[in-house]
Amino acid sequence: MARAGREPGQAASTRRRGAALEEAILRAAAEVLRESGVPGLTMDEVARRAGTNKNALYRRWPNRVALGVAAYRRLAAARTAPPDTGSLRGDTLEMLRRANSTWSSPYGEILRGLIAAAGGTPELLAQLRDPAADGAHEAAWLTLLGRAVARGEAAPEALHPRVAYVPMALLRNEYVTLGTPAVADAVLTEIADEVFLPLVRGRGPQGGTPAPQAPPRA
Amino acid sequence: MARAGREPGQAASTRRRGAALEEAILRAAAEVLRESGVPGLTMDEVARRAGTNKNALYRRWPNRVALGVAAYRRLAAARTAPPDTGSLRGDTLEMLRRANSTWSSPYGEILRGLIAAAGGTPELLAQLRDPAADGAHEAAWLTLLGRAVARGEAAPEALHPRVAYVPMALLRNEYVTLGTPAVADAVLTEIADEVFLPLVRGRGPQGGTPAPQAPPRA
DNA sequence: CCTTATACGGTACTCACCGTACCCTGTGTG
DNA sequence: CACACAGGGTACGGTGAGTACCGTATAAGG
Repeated sequence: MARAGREPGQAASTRRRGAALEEAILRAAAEVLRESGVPGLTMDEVARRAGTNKNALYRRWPNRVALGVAAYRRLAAARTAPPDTGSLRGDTLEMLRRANSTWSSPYGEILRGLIAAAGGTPELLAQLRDPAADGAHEAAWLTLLGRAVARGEAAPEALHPRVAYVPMALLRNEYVTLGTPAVADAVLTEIADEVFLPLVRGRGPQGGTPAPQAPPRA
Repeated sequence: MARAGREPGQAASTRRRGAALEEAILRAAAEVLRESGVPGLTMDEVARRAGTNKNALYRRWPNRVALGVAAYRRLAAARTAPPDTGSLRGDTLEMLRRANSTWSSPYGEILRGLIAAAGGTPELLAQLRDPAADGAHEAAWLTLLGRAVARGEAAPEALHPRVAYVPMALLRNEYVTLGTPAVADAVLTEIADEVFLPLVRGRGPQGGTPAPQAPPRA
């Protein structure tokens, strides 16, 4: 089965080139990723499914991982409209739950596999980052935080990318250090209630500390 | 060169067994890790250096990654006495800088390589976690925080593992999402000044929010 | 319409490494 | 002293990355 690389409708004698062929390869690679995950993504298999050969692949991507990343980008649709539950806590938990289910889904496994396979190569990681990669954009967190500030639930100084992304960083950290199974919902609420909400709420200077900006290098 | 697996002092006819052989294997594996990193850690090479063969290896570890993890544990000494600079900010930055230099060092690269190779296997990740793995124990952060509470620099409610580990999680997140190069010092101070210190300082309830414990599931 | 550079397709091959299978031999134990 | 067992030597099967040719369809250019 699946010996044919082209659809039956296409004339078998048509030789694909350029963008058309690239499309077919990426489609095949994405299919393999979905079916067999990152370890199953072999150049031979992708070439076979695309009805071409490894030459065409290596002419476009330098190695297996690069192809995998390119293929993943078409798998990850930009599915993140920030939630609006009316409270910061609700929004936070909703975002965390979305991300958690994405990361523990097959797509999340693929993403984690690719991150691992990238082995810290900055270019590959960058390509993996933008396309809705973690199931939640940084931008979404900022708008969500912005609404909270408007409602008076959060201090204006908290409207900072580094602050906004704290919950996602903590969640990702769970996956990195603990491994595959989905993170328990209790952890999500703990991240929200013990870290994010307190952080975002009170930032009034009540402890004696040096100037928060322009640190004098301890 | 390096054809001989045993030291010249040893009688060549002595056949090592049990713990002695295991020692030799782990020593060889750690050596390979140091010289060639995780990708260079091949079973053949380790067996060659240890002056034995792959049988002895597979009799003890199920696969290459397991051996790598075991070898790493002897590389990572327990080098973390929590700093005591007198201020929470100083301690925090010191811890972050230590961790940053560990993670960007060759040892950090090995650790990151092993985490990647573990592919999310919980057991392997667990073995990687305890031995000073990230260059900073959770315990160290807790004692450091405890001192800050005693000095009045931090609110008592902040003495919580999830809170204490926030800086490390954020730092690790940088490595995971950005890749190899060392994290800039400015990022460390930002983590301290924009996130950790504000979080730990003011936790007074000043925004209107539902009960922080026992969430009613949004 | 013919020529030509280019990219496809097909195939075979090298290389490295994982993991396994034998088989012989040294060693500690009963 | 016999024997079970682990160590040592070696070879092998299998898989997948990446490379090398070589003939050929196709698009571009004269």
